[in-house]
Amino acid sequence: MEAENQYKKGLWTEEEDRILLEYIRVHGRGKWNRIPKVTGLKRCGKSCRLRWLNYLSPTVKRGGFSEEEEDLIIRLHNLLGNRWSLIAGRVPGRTDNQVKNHWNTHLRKKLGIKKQNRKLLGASKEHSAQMEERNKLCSDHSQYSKLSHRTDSAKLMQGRTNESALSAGEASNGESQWMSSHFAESSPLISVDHPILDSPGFIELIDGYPFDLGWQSL
DNA sequence: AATGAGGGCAACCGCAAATGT
DNA sequence: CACATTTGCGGTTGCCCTCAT
Repeated sequence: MEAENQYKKGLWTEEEDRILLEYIRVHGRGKWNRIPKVTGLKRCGKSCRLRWLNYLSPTVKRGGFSEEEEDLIIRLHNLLGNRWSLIAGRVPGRTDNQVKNHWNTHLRKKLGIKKQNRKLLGASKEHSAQMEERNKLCSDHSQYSKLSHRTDSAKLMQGRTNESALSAGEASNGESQWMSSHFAESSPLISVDHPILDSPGFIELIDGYPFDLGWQSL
């Protein structure tokens, strides 16, 4: 195992960005741990991945959040809780880190929400009721019984291995497809015409949920 | 002008799941 | 199947900037 301290930490320089971009241009993304070996970049693979996903990727939208984006995040957070990756997947051009930061620094303040520790959140009546309802809906899915304390229903919905397909708005197989079809059956689909959400798959899933998202009021 | 507080955001950390060997 | 490695997630930290004093 190589010593951790061989890697640099802190903010990235333009030169480091250039090296990383060049590597990705030639080799594509993935195999992040190869990057320091191949390029000589003094950054661990994990750091390279993060830099690409949160900053260098051309799909990342810079600048402030629009009101529509904020509204969407608030509604998705109301439904999904702190599933930042899942929320970000439905806000085009925004990363989970951006969404998380924006929530913590702006939206929470805007909504007058105080920081709540996880024990309190877990104990809240509202949260318990939501989780109970979600668990009930998911209980007949074989994968669901395998979930650990960390791999809750939201993460299952995400279908980790199909994540990129989902965020690209494509149909995916496995768990998330099962969830989509299941909820589509259990609840009539509502046609949604939203300026930001342009892929219907997950909206249908959301509409299948027994939660009031209030899309119509948008 | 100096400096301390607070906000915003990029990046790190620890953990767990997925994948590879 | 067991173990190692890689990938991905959410929480947290710490740096930098702005603004008030």
